[in-house]
This record gives sequence, structure tokens and C-alpha cells, in this order.
Amino acid sequence: MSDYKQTLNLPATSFAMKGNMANREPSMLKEWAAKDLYGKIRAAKKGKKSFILHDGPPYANGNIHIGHAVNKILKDIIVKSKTLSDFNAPYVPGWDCHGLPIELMVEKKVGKPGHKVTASVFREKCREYAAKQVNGQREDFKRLGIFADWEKPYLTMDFHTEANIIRALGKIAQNGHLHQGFKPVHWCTDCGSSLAEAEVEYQDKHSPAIDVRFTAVDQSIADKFSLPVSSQGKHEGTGEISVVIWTTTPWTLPANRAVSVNADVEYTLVQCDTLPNGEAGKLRLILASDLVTSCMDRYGIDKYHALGFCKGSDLELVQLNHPFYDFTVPVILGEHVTTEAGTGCVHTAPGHGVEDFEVGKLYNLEVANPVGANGVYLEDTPLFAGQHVFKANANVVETLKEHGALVHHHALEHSYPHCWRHKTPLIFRATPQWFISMDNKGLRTDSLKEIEKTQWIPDWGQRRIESMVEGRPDWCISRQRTWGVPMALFIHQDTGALHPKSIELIEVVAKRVEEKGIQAWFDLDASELIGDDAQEYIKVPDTLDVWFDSGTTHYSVVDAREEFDDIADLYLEGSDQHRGWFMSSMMSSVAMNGKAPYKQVLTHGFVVDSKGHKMSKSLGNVITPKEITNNLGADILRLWTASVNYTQEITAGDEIFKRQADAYRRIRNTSRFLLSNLNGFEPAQHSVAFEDMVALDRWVVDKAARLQTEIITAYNEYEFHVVVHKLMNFCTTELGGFYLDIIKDRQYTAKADSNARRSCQTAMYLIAEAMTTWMAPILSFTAQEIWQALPTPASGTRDEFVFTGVWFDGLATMPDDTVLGNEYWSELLLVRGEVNRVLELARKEKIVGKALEAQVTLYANADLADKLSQVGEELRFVLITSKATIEVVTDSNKAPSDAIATEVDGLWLSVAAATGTKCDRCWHVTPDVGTHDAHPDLCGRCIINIDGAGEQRSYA
RNA sequence: UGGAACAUAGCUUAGUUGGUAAAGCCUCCGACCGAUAAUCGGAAGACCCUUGGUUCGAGUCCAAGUGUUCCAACCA
Repeated sequence: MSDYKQTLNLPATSFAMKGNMANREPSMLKEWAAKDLYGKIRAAKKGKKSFILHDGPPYANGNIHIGHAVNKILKDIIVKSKTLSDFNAPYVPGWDCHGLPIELMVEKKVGKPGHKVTASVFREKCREYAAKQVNGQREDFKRLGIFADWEKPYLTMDFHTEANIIRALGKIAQNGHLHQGFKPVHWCTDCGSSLAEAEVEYQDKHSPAIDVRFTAVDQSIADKFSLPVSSQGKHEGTGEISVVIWTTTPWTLPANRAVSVNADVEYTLVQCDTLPNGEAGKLRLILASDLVTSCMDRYGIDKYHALGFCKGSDLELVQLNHPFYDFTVPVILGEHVTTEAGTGCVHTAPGHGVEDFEVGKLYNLEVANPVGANGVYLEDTPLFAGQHVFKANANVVETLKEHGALVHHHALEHSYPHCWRHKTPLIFRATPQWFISMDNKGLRTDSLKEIEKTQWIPDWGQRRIESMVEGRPDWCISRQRTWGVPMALFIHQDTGALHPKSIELIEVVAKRVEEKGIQAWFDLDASELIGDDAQEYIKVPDTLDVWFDSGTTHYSVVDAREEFDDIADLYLEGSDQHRGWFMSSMMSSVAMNGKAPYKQVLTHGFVVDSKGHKMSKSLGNVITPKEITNNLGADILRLWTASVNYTQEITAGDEIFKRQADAYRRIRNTSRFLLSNLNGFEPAQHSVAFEDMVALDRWVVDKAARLQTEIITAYNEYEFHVVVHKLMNFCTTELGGFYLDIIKDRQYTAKADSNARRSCQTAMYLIAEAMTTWMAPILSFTAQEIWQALPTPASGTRDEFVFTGVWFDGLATMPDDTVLGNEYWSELLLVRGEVNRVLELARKEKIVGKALEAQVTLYANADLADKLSQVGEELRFVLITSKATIEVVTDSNKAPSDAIATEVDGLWLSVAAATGTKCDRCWHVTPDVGTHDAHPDLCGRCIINIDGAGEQRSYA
């Protein structure tokens, strides 16, 4: 055996084939942190045009789930790609730290505020708990390779943020958007306080279900129905006309202010020829047509008939007598009214029901609130003063009977909200609340204008938030909670009016909060700030809705942090945030500044399992980021995130991650092969000028340049799956299946320092440089690993990190129609595909094994033959055969019958075993092997490459 | 129940103004043994969710339906 292998330029690299990223990433992160990578990026981009992605704060509770991971990875990809586009894109991560879920967790540990611990201590515990949660989540985010100012995040519980939240409230009040009102909330009469939905549990309860009739003030209401007409005139029937309602909460009747009907439902005027339970007498009742039969059954009225019909809308504003009070209430229209149960007419007490409240607002109904905090009717409540509402139920029923208004009464067992602590039934009770008005100062219309100016991606986001803003009620920002930013206002104890100096006072309070946190407000003695006014003015005890906290971060964070010099360019969150953060941010920003807080809003979908179902513990289909990073590494998780169209639901599953790992290996191996062929290549001394390169090498560099443009565009449009697909396809199709396969001959067998070899090394080097930047925003760990393995560039130094630089600018392009340019090689690629197909047939027949054992004859028409011959003798290198012969086909000189027709117009192929002997060095089969005395096992080409000046290559 | 979105090979995605459904991965078969737990070649693989409609012609336009997700909270 000869030793010619030693004369080859075989690939060599220390870059491992297996990434083993799960194990290696943590140490890379450690190193990056030690070297202050984030700080280095900031320094490198200082003074550059800024791009501000403002982080929506996750709630500081619990481990991060895969949705958090997707969100942060997408943000990170954007920040990194913008950085490579030479923007200064600082990334300040945030956390939402106040609010009920944390209170509930802390309650479990230390009990409710005001019981075992003071409110002050309780807040301290909440603060500690939130801080701990933030630390945990922060480490998990870091593990994903997210680059951020982790040492200086923003927390909504930072003292200066808390102070700014209060200032934001002041600004909104100053601009006239703040007003007081009432709103019904879940109320526990034992606690004497409101409850959050999370504190409500549903249990079965027995309630008195009653049907009550409200007599019409004006009996001519009958005219509204389509009454039958006879010779005696209209048949109107006889008996008092009433609308009948059904309710399970008789105690709410004192607060009744209307009866709701559905505009589109048909109602019947029913002539009853007996009273309920068969007693003698006549009545006319108004009921939903669909429910007449069931109602009559229930009432025990068997002699009745329909007099006429009308739509609910016909009854609007008809006046009815309250069943036991001396005032009238209107019939109003509400969409919440259905005909599933009851009578189709709904008792409406705006003080005791959310739907009642909402519909009542449309009709300017009074929000009557006759029930005190202890569940007892207030002193000025006629008939029931001093009675507890649940005890009063029986008395209300009795009173109804006395007034002849009770149509039916029975007991009902149904699911009813209870206090989770006392297990007692809850009531809905209107309490004074603070609202940001949607319409008083045109907030709704102004917001809609700003929404239109904002770019929503995908574009349906705009319609979505618009419809929400159009339909939303005033924003109730007050909460009766402990762990929240206080509504730092003083109101008059009797009138509820804001203190005349409220705006100045807010700044004074904010200064104190800046020093000592929100506790400063709760510790504050009113007289300290307002002196003698403290006799008449009291501190508002409410806290702010946490949506207000996060919604105002455009002010408390973006405006406040010195690394930001403008409003945010981009907000990026899950699509649920149209209702949430996007909305609260828009509302507060317009209320404060009259403009949107962001220029673009990008949304992503939710992560679902492989069947498209949401992830939940009960289904057992939850995949955690930790599982992925521990098994496959963060780069796989990142690649997966980047490879999907995240605007829809994002599917996660075992097979999907396995496929991502496959894709990862392909990209990694292609990079490895490039690196291994750059062994010994010094760009400064070995680079070949573009115009001196072999044609095929120029083509691939041009291809890479075109691709880079497309990839940057895809990054700019936030379409990362396009990046991944293009990258993969380039590795597979252009590189693996074509270019790299072809140049192996040159790379391995040409003289080490020949133009033929240096040319393709130059191309591979340029591609490796560019490709590393392409993948850096996504496969950050791998890209940096490759970056460190790349040779020193011609400039003499390489930045320590791929992340501080810009897209590679060393690629060159050629016009499409350049001689031997893109068009030419595209066509040759097609020809090669056909050759491969035919080679495969020959392989099946055992004529050849590998392609180099074959010789191919291309029968081509004149046009094609001319093209093919442009690369001359080097055509065989393109086809990776030992010989390639072109035969011109004309009408008179057709291809032989055993040649195989191809998909390429005017091309027939035939394949045979190459004649000659296999060269021991380059493995081509040629007749001249054995004719050279010095090297009997080599072909002439190899001898030139070993002993001579080296072969010349121009094309491939 | 309302509002919004989505539905194309096993997987991830392309499918322009309607004109015979593409790519990569996976799978299978083969080659190679100088990218080797790699690489190369070839092949197979789709009732474009269903049903109607418009049209000479529909993955694409329209309608209805099915499935899934998000929204409709003093949850974030």
C-alpha cells in the first residue's frame, strides 16, 4: 500500500461532532457572565440608533413554564438580531410583583393581614416572597441563554417604581380621567370585606325561588301586543297587567331598579282565568313566549290563553310599580336575558349584580346599595332596616304576599358562591370604587386613534383590541387589597370629594414611597400632610389594580431608565395580552400622554401539546423548559421556538423536539465540516480575491450573500421560522448536496497552497463567518462555539463574541446573468440531479457503486451542449464522475436508443463503468493510472499535484 | 353562549392575482468507508378538517359546520 493519504488535505478540527449542549451550556454561561458579555454588548453598541423592546413583566410566582420560555426566547432573538443589525438594543427584564396570587401564597404561611400579623408585616412578607420568586425565575431565564440586564431588572415593587406608579395615578387624575363610582363585588358578610374570585368557592345552597309580578303603571301597555281584533274591537282581556320576574335572592328586591327583557325575544300577554293555585280571579301576565307553559305549570294556572305577542324591544321603558315600594321602575333591554329558566324577565338590582350593574349604567339606573358591610340593611331601608339579608328573605316573601305580588314560591337547591374561609354564602354588594373613565375625557376615542397608528403583528391584533376598547366599561382600578400600590388620595369623609391639593399631595407621597416603599403611605398620618384638613379628609384605603402597575411601566420604567431614550419600539407578548397588558398600557399611556406607549405590538400564540390541546397538570401533558434544557440543551429549545410560526398555537411534543435535534445536528455538522476544512487556513495570507476564485466558489459566495439578505429581512419581519428553513435548506441543498460534495476533490487532492484549494477554502471561510452570524440570535451557544473556532480574520483580530458585531460583510454578489453566475449554476444543478437519478439506476444494476466509478455521456441539444461545455473538462468534477462526455444532439444525429431521457429539455444520459484504473489518491478511475513510472498507482493529475506545480482549476 | 384566530405529507413550513399541491426533516432502499453515532444518492409519502356554493376550473373566494386555542375575572 502506498502512503499517498499523507499527501491529501484531509479535514481536521477539534470542534466536536456531538454538541452535548445540555452539559456544556451552563459552563459557557458562567464564562459569559464572568466576562460581562451583556456589558460588552452595551459598550459595543453605545451611541448606535436604539431599538427598545420593552419587556412585559411575568408575574413573580411559580416556576417558569414553556410559555414563559417561548416569550423570552422570542424577545432574545429579536434583541440579538437587532444588535447584529447594529442597533443599540438594551433589554431590561421585568417582574410584576404585587397582587392577589402572592397575597394568597403568603397568607398560607403567615395568615391573613390583621389577624396573626399586621398589614405592615404582611407586606414585608409579600415583598420577601416576591423577591425569592424573582430570583428563581431569573436563573431559569438565564439558563435559556437570554441576554439581559439581569443585575438591574425592573420590579414593580422597586420603591422608585412604586413611587412612579403613584405619580402615574396623579397624572391620570390631573388629566380628568379618574372618577368615583360604585361596582358590585363578591362580599363576605362575616369577613366584612370583598373577596377576589380566587377566594370564592361554589357550594350547593338552598334558596327561596320566587316569582314576583310588577304591575304596569299604565294598563294601555296591552296595546304594545298584537291583539286579536273582532267586531267588538280589540280583545284586550281582563285583569291587572304585570310583568313577572323570577329570582333566588328575594333580599335584593329592595334594591330593584328595573326589569330587564331581551330585545329579540318574543313575549306573550297571557290571559289567566284563575289566580295562581286555582283561586278565582283574573290576571294578565307578561312572559317570554317560550316559557309560558312552564310558568303556568309552576303557578298552578290551568285556564289561560295568549292574548297577543310582542318583541322585548317593544317594551323598553314601560313603567312598572315596584312590588312593595312606592316608586316605579322601567323595563330595560339587556343581552344577558335568556329564556333558559325563569320567566324571560329579569329582576335588575344594579347594586347586587355585575350584569345588572352594567346594564343599569346604560340606562343611568341608580346603584342602590341598602346593605351594609355586615350584611344588614341600612337604617334608612324601609320595611327591612336592621335585618340581615339572608334572614330578611322570609320577610321579603311575606311582604310580597301582603302586596299580592308573589306569584309563586318554592325552595331551590343550586350552586352558590361561598366564602372559602367562613363557608358562608356571599352576596354581591356595590362598593365605592375608582374608575378611569373611558368617555369623560375621550379616552376611548383617543385610544382608538392611537391603536390605528400602531403596527399590529399579526394584523388581526388591531381588530381584536379595537373591539375590546370599543366595548369595555370604565376601568375599575381600585382594589380592597393589602399587597398593592396604594391609591394615594385623600377624600372628604362625607362627600367623597378629592382633596383640592391632591395633585401636589401625590408628589409628596411619591417622594416618601421612593424612600421607604408603599408602607410609607400606610404609615402616614393624614395630618402630617394636610394638617387640620385631616379632620375632614381621610386616606383612601384602596390599592391599585395590578394591571395598573404593569400598564404604566411605559412611564415608571421606559421613561425612567436612562438606557431608554424614546418610547418602546416593540411590545411582544402572548395574544391574551390584547385584553391585558397591551390594553392597560395603551389606556394609561393615552390617559397620561395622549399617545400610544409602543410603535409595534407583536403577539405569539400559546404552547399546546402535539394534539393541539392546552397544557395542564390534570391532562399530564406539561412539558417544562427544564426538561428540554436538561436533556437536549437550550439551543434545541431555542431552535424549536424559532422554527415555528409562533403567531398561531405553538405545538410541543416529543417528536417535534426530536426533529429539532435532528435539524440541529445537520447545522452543527455542516459548520463542523466547514471548520475542519479551514484547518491551516489563514485568511490574511491565503484568501483568494473574489475575481480570482474558481467559478463554482464565486457562485456559492454569491448564493450566501443573497441568502444573507433574505435572512436579515426575515429577522426584521420577526419571521424566524423563515430563517431556520433557509438555513437548513442551504446546509442541505446548496452545501451538502452540491457545493461541499463537489469541492471535496479539490479541497483534498489539490496542492495545499494552490489557487484551486485556497479558492474553495476562501469560500468556505466566508460562508462559515456569515453562517455563524445567521444562527447567532437563535443558536447562541453553538454560534459562539463556532465563532471561537473560526480562524483569525484578515483584519487581524476577531471580536471575542459574535454578539457584539454585525452581520458579516465579506460576501460578494454577482448579477443574476453573470457568465457562470447564478442562472448558469442553477441549470447545472438540474442537470446534476438528472445525472444522479441515472447513476442510481446504474447502481441498482451493479454497474457502478460510487459515482467516481462511473463515466457519463450527456447527449444534449446544441444550446445545452454549449452551456455544459463552458466548464470544459471540469464538468466531471461537477458531476463527481470520473469522466463526462458531451455529445451534441441534432435532428439528424439523435441520442442512442439506450440513452435515458430526462426531465431537462434536450438532455439524454447514459452511464457506464469508467474505463481505467482507480487512482489510489484521488479515487478517480482513469486510463492513465499505471502509465507513470514514478507513481504507478496514480493518475497524472495527482502527480502534478504531488510533484509538479499543481493543477489549474477554473470552474469547479 | 358571544368575540377573535387557526386547520396543507408522520414533523416543521411554502403555496403570489383562483390554473396539475412544493421544501427540508423523519421513514424506507441503496452507496460510500477521506465529514463516519457522519456524508452522498434514490424512492415512498397529502380526500389541502367536513359539507355546500361561486367558477370552465377552488388548497386559494363565499357560507355553514367540526375541532382546537385565546378573550369574555378584585387571575397574570
